[in-house]
Amino acid sequence: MPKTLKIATFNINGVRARLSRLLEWLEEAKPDVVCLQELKAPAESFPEGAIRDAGYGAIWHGQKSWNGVAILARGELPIERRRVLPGDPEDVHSRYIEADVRGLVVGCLYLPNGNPAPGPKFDYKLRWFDRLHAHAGDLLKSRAPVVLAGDYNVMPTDLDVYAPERWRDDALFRPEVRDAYANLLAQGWTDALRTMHPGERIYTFWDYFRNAFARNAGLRIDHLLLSPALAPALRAAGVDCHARAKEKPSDHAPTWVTLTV
DNA sequence: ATGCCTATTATTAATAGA
Repeated sequence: MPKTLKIATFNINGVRARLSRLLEWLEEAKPDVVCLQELKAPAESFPEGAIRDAGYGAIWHGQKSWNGVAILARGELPIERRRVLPGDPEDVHSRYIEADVRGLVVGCLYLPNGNPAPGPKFDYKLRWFDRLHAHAGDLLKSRAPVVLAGDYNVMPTDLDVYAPERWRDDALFRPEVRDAYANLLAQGWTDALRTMHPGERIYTFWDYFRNAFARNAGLRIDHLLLSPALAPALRAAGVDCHARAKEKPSDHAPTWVTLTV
């Protein structure tokens, strides 16, 4: 019997400061699976109880002050597959977690920002992208239904930026990172939002500065990539922009797909 | 070229974000 699954990614920008925003969005949007980024909390401070009371099982990889990723599943506990992106034992940032959930493999990622570019942070971003490319290739070889969802910190094309010229030299838009994203897609991944809405201006992030949300000065940097096994199941995709208009919001909005599996 | 705004951490200023 086919059923519909709603999978979302949401850079929460502080899971403690944003807990009420998260809970009200879960209640309203009722996603089946949620990938969270930027928990900005050590593991022991993750609000597991409140999230469980909202009906979601969770696994998370926390870190003091920065980064941090989690996977939530409605009515069940995601089965963790890994909590590190392979390829660099020296990398201690909590930026990747992966689980089996609802018959899918779900990878939740928070790609490094990379500014200022050029520089060591940009180099780290490019190396992280290389490691993601390698791991994503391994996932494809398994032929499993996979979703790679998260904050990629990349605007793939000019259509994904409110003012492309102002962002040319930024670590989120430089040719190196756009090429890296294109090379990832070329493995066979489907960018769900862009596939469902070709030619449309869609943003997932608006700066806190300069009244950016009211001016719709946004960026599309949160992406859901579907493996070939899963791409035919894609039914709808969107961004819950209204969440960005609330009191004390994250600077990102929840971004989601529905799949018939 | 830089600040704007925000969360976190450590003590009212620094850091990182994008």
